[in-house]
Amino acid sequence: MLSLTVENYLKAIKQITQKTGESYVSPGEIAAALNVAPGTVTSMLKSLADAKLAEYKPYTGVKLTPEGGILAIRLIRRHRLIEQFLVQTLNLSWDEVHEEAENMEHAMSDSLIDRIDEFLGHPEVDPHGDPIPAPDGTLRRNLANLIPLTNSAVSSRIKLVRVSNQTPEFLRMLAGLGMQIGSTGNVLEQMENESIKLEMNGETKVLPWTDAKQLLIEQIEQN
Amino acid sequence: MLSLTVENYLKAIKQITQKTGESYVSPGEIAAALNVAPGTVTSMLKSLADAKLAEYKPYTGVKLTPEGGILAIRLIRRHRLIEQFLVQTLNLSWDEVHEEAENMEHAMSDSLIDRIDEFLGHPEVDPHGDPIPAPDGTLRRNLANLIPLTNSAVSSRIKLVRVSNQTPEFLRMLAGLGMQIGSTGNVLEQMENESIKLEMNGETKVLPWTDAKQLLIEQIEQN
DNA sequence: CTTGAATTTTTGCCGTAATTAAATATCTCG
DNA sequence: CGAGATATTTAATTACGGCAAAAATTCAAG
Repeated sequence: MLSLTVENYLKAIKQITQKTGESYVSPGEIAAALNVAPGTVTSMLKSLADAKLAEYKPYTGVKLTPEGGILAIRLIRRHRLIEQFLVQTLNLSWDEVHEEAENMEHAMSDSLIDRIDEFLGHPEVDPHGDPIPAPDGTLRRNLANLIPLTNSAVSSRIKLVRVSNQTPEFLRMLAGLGMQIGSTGNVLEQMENESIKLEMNGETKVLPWTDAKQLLIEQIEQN
Repeated sequence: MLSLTVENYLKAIKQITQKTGESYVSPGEIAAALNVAPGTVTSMLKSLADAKLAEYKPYTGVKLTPEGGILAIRLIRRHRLIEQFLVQTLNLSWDEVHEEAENMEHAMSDSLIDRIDEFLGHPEVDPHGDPIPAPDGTLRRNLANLIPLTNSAVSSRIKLVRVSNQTPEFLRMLAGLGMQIGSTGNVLEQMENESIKLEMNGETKVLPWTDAKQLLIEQIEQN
């Protein structure tokens, strides 16, 4: 059984890898992600290497072994399933679930997680549009061809599929604008003040580019 | 924030107090309940006392302070609400929920627990018939006048209200007999081989006294 | 009332995971 | 290329929660 701490390191390493695309993750990034001092990370990386969960090259960084990678994916799966479960059954909002899931993901058995997955009907994505891996780690849905809202052509019809910035404040702001995963609309105008104007749910909204960049969308065919 | 370990000590002390009725709990009982060495308990009791969560008298035992007692009750509340939630939403069986709840009870926020309570419609008891305390610690239902099945008169009509022995094996055995909380039946005969014969769901069942003693029932009026 | 058994406490130790501070390595830029 | 900035590693320390074994205390007989 892995300690909670080890689980958090594995997950952090995996998530940084996915975000940056680099194969090695630096100790500094991990320290920032987990909010611990750099020295702490170094010693943990040695432990992970000893446990064959990661490959550690001093002054280069760390890379998960296949085994470590699988464990990390399982945690991400747990996390996202729990988020989805909390939203669907208890009606938590998408800005509340991350924090709860962060704790719960370490406290539920594999079989309970599978039961939740089944109860939810094997959902493809979590409340933020992040894909939920299958038990074997494969993704159930390919979200690779999404583009940020900033890159979408004026007057194209779009659907909000995923939100990158998942801070509670940002998510609440979106909810305040009536935007949620699956919302559709039209891009009206790329404004000169670094904003984008769009129509959604019959309302006109203006978003600064910095925000719009966090919204991953799909162009949908005009019908 | 209390550590998981401290929470487990508080809960164990509370539960032993409730079971034995004694005001002081001995280190030995705690050590047995938590499966740790006696010396470990002594040092933790000192910590609890330092934190004003318990009163500790060497060679006598420990008693929770009002503050410690409230925290312990809250944990019991969490535990039972989670059990009930798992049974109601995910259809876990009553022999599976204890273990899951044991871990989850430390990993959910107060607000999430309250949400579950509300979602469940403020249930009075958990899947084993144990009462669920309200947020302020008061019981929503008085279960004091229950009697063990062994004490019930022959030919009285009874309802199963609570099960004391909550080991998975015992609970599965009961389920195998078709018995659950709320099942009603009739006591047919106190048999000479230290067993009790009863009718439940139209079937006749024979239970050894040792088992029957674990079933807390309510006499119900013949109608 | 004393002695042996059981229980509890004390002591000394271990492992994990964190910290800070100092030493060292690497990177970047003029 | 070398110097300063940045990042990483090392080392010493702390807190927590555990163990085993020795010492102390209490309890139960006889």
